[in-house]
Amino acid sequence: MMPKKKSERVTIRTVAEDAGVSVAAVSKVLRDAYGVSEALRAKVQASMTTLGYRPHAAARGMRGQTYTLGVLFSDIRNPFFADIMSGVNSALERTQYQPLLGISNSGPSNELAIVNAMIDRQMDGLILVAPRMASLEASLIAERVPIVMIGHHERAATDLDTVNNDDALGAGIVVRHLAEGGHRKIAFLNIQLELAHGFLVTTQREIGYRATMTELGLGRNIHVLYAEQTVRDTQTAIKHLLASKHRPDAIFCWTDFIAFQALSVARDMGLSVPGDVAIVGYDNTTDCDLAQNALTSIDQSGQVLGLQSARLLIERIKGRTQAEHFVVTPRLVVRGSSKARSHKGADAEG
Amino acid sequence: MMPKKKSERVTIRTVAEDAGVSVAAVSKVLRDAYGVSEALRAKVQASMTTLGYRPHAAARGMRGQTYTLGVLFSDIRNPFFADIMSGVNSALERTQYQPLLGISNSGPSNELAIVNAMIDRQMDGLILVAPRMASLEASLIAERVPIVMIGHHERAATDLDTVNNDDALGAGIVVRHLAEGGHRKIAFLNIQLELAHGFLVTTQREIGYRATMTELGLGRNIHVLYAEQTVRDTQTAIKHLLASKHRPDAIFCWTDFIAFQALSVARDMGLSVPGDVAIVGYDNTTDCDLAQNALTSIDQSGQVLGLQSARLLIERIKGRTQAEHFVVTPRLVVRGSSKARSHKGADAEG
DNA sequence: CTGAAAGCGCTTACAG
DNA sequence: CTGAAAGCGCTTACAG
Repeated sequence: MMPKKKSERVTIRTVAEDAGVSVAAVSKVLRDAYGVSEALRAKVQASMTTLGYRPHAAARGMRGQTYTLGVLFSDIRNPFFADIMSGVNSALERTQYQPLLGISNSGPSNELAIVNAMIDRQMDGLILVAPRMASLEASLIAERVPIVMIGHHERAATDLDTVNNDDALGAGIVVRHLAEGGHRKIAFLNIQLELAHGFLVTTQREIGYRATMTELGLGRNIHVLYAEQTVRDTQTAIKHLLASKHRPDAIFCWTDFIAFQALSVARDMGLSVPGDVAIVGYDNTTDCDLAQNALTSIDQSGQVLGLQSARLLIERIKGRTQAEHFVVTPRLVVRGSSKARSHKGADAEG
Repeated sequence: MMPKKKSERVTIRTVAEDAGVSVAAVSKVLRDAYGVSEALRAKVQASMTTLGYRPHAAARGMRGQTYTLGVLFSDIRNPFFADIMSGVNSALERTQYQPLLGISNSGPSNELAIVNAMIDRQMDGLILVAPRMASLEASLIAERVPIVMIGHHERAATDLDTVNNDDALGAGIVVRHLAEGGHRKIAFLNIQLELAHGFLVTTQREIGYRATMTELGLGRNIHVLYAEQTVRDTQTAIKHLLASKHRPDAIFCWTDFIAFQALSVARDMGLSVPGDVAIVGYDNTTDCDLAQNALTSIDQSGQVLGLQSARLLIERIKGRTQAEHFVVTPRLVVRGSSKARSHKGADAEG
């Protein structure tokens, strides 16, 4: 019947008493702050271990850091995010920082709500993977908390860091690969956005697609379709495209997730891939390797992106004020879904 | 050049001054506590809105709740978890609670580290989806913080709540379905675990599989394979199985994620599904619908599980001490991967 | 129904 | 190098 929670908690004060030092000294050891002798540090650490001391994050958050980093994902279904998370985790492995995820399945307004919730919880910094977020909004958030954005090409931003692969280049690589395989009528399937700004990954991919098509003399075959990020909308768009008189030779989907839908629709319609239509995705998620998908895709090294963003964020938290913009070079991974169409040659038409 | 952060923050005190009431009164409005007049509440809320007040979660956490719920996922790649999360989100939509995810890709020891990090951050309660966690460990955690476990059949637990589908029943339904389709040599592909306890989902599925096989007179065909949760291990196990002299008619995989690998291996080996071998999964994740998968699976209503666990958790936080164990009835969704083998009849052998 | 005051467990200047 | 004291923004008894 002893009173629960009554002086049960081991605090910094308990540790201080046990070690025979001041509360301030314990705090310094806890924070790895300068100005503590090795002897004192050792004593304190011994006491912490003996007593099983755990720092109270809320209390730390009142004055200093919470050692918590927020990660915002706009979508948890896309397996690409798992790669990013794995990179974040490994970057933080031996640090005091704990990453915690917020998931916003229901669009931009929800994204802001989660960001606010993270700021309310005094998180030290945020990694935002929110491809639909407006540029202005990102700046406003950056005024309140250090942030790193993945999938936002804010090259000129000074108040926040960005981590990306070169999406325009990646899209160009895809188009070139398909053209070399004899494909001419290459369509691009993009996501429907309210505001299509140049800094968005999807827009960058579209820019790369258009530029390379033109460059290869395939300008007249440029065909961009937009669909909402729902299964129904996506499948409908693909169905229309594949049923039309001017069916494309190849469909380049802005992300694997959509490309898997395209494979499904093509199969349902009795079309062979890549015989009737080649299909290429983006992200090189693990499912691309499955034989039933065998999806050609662009590897943008999600793990590297995650790792790098966590590192940059911690640098920011520790005081860096200069912005950094990290860009990874994308890499094509060819699989069955885009094998060469024919041997008629790979020279451009017109 | 005004001093940043200097009295800039709008606190409960600012609001109190603006509204002309006491700090305690504002706190009560914030917490929806009893004993405040409508007039006072209105005044305070008006001030909050005007000043753009946001509660400081760390400060709240010092004395009361943080309104933060932790969700632990052992794996972010399995799309089933997205269903759970979607349920959790909708349950918390109109509440003050914010769910934050921790991801432990690297096994049980990491799971505990994340749970500790969540407790350190004074989260009000946790939802654990950690199929490999030991029973004792769960109890120890439950002593420190309210928890709900998904995927743990701790029917007798009094200190924590559980939310599950009836895994043994689900597995039985699969076996029955395959047997009715003329399959006799039905193998079960399970995950490799250090401790296979009866409360784990995977064990429950195996129990259901064995019992139903026996019941249908197929006891001599019982064949259980174990593989680690990695692509390489899984594929190797499946390859061995499909290449053996006594190749099964059907493989029942403990989760869709593994079943997709099985489809891939079968295809690579030139086997037709379901002609040469039928394949069935568990979870009915969205990818089952893709034509290239067309995977028969068991729907255990991930969204309902998530919704229910969030509700139960909040009840616990609000004071319920009686344990609740919620069980959903699983439902078979038949697709192409398990079409009937032949018309030789569906009667049992021997 | 309303408010003044103590205190949650830390960190941060500031003295010594 | 070490420590005493103030204070972060709330909640919680306790009085009125």
